[in-house]
Amino acid sequence: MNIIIHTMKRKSKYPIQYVSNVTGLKPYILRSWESRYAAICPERTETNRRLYTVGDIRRLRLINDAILSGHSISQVAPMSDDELLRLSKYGKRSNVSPPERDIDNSAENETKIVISSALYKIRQLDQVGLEKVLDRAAVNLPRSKYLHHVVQPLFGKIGEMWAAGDMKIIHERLATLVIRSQLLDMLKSTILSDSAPRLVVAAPVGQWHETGCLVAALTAAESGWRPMYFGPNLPAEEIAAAAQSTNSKIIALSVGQRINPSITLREVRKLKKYCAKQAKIIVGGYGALNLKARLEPIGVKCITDVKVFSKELETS
Amino acid sequence: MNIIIHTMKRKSKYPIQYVSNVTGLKPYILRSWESRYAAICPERTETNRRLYTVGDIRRLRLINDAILSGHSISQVAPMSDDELLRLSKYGKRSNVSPPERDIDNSAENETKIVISSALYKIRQLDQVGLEKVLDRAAVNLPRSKYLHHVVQPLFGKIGEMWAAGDMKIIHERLATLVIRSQLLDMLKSTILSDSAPRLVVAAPVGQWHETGCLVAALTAAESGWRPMYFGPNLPAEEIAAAAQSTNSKIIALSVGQRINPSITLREVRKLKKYCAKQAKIIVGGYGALNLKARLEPIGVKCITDVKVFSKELETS
DNA sequence: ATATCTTAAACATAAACTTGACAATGTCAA
DNA sequence: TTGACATTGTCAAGTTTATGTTTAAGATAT
Repeated sequence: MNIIIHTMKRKSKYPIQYVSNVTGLKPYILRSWESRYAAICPERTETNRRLYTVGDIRRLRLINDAILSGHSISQVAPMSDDELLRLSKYGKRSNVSPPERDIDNSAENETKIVISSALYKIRQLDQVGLEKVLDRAAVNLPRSKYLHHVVQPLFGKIGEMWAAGDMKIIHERLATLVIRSQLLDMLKSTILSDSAPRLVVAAPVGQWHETGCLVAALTAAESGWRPMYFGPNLPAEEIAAAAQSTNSKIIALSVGQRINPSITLREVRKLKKYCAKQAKIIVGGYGALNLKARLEPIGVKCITDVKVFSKELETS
Repeated sequence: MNIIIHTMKRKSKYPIQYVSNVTGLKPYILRSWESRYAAICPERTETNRRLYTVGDIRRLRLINDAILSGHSISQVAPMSDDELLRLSKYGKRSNVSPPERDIDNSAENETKIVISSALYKIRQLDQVGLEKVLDRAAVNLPRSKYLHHVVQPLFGKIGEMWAAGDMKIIHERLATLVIRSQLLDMLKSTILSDSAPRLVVAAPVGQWHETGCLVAALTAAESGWRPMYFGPNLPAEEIAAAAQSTNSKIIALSVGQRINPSITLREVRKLKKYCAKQAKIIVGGYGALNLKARLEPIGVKCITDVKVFSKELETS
């Protein structure tokens, strides 16, 4: 019985607001692009509401990438998906200022509310409630905003409260569980062209915190790379082997604030030795700051700002 | 005391208030969704009161999940349970699932095929491929069969191969990542009534492997308990605190084969001291065998067989 | 007796839709 | 250089739709 019913049709359609949130394109832009350039032709309900498919969303992402890399909408709109894909693959664009289509709405407030209600749920050990809060936030906010203005600050707060004795390990654990699962799902569902260049994402021995790794992997995915995610606490030999057998050109290591610098240094040096030429090593996270002076001389990039990380990936 | 109504068919039907409580959807929402979108059609009593089945509740949860992830009620309301399930990918497959009989014959063979192709994908470090293989198995096999005839043996094999030097840590890591994410999703989407008795699932300090914990949690969920999952490597104080603040009557500890018996013993004894009367402690997994002689005298159950674990839960 | 259910209708608000216009910028021709 | 025109993001007005919430009046349950 080899009948695979794997060809189930994705029938899900999304309203304009959702599409706006996940693509970062404002609703009127979506409408303009449709009416002026026929860049996308979403279906309609009987009552004339737009309904976008995941395919539409994927195409919008491609179009946005093309625009971000200097092409004009009128030029790009009539292109097929394949052509767009080729554009984003090769046209990795040089350096003319990235227009930064930013969604800097009044979300400043929104993130604070999310964080505080998440903290409340955590304190209650209410896993389901926490999931709801965070899922909603992840849907309503642009991805990068969610990662860097909700997830990261949230763990910052948890760390502070833990240090102050206001929280126990189980609270941190609960939060980690929920967010890890959410971010992994995000990563899984991120669409990536098969030809995207690969990078290994991991954390060295002694570094147990997984959230940083996941944020790095998602950031890389946003920049058009295909992350090979292996998680925290991996010996240098293993990371090197992973990079080699997945043919990755970059190794991104995540290091947090609470680390043993000497062990971490040793591991990174070993890693550098193992894959001298094949792969470039980038160390990121709070802990990267302390290591910078020791690692940059041996040719290991240390990055503390996410935007720098993105830029680094986009120009590699 | 008639919150739950039993008919002679022994099938439970629930009034609107109860359903509202367990789903978090207000009664007028339930009525609106019924009258406007025909999203659910509960039975009625002779006097016209709504009576929801567990199936209705399960569907409401699925609908709610779909809405939370960006779909509109009008879009998801007409979908079949299966389609909704697709949207959330996993679901407890007990109710209307295909009969298991013809699976049983070929299952012996099926699981072997799954395991060997999973091992192949793992060796290739093909994460996506592995996910496909395992997702398919998880959907096609009854849950308990999947857990105990695929997941457990798979990790057994990986352990053997690792010991023989045929695999590296990254391979084990990749498998853990994929399966952990899958099992967590299963756990998240398992329907549990709020009134189900709770148990804490964790592993003590020194015990890092998470798969065993997750299998225990899913097994408990199948037996009608509501697992409070906290993962591996937790100090006794934390586990006790978790049990207390979640008001759990049972603590299930998962211990694998590679442990430090003295540390584990110390931790379990501590735990026993912390929650002498409030909660019953059950130690399970491969490691339980070695500890049995030392732990049973102080009133800690040690269980190596999953079926015994299920039975224990069902009679508690 | 009181709390909770039922239906049906109404209410309210946030989003969505279309159309048309404006403004900033860039391009081209005289 | 200047004026006409094209491109493209943005907004406003006026209307419609979607959906959560309330109300009114009766029926049922405890």
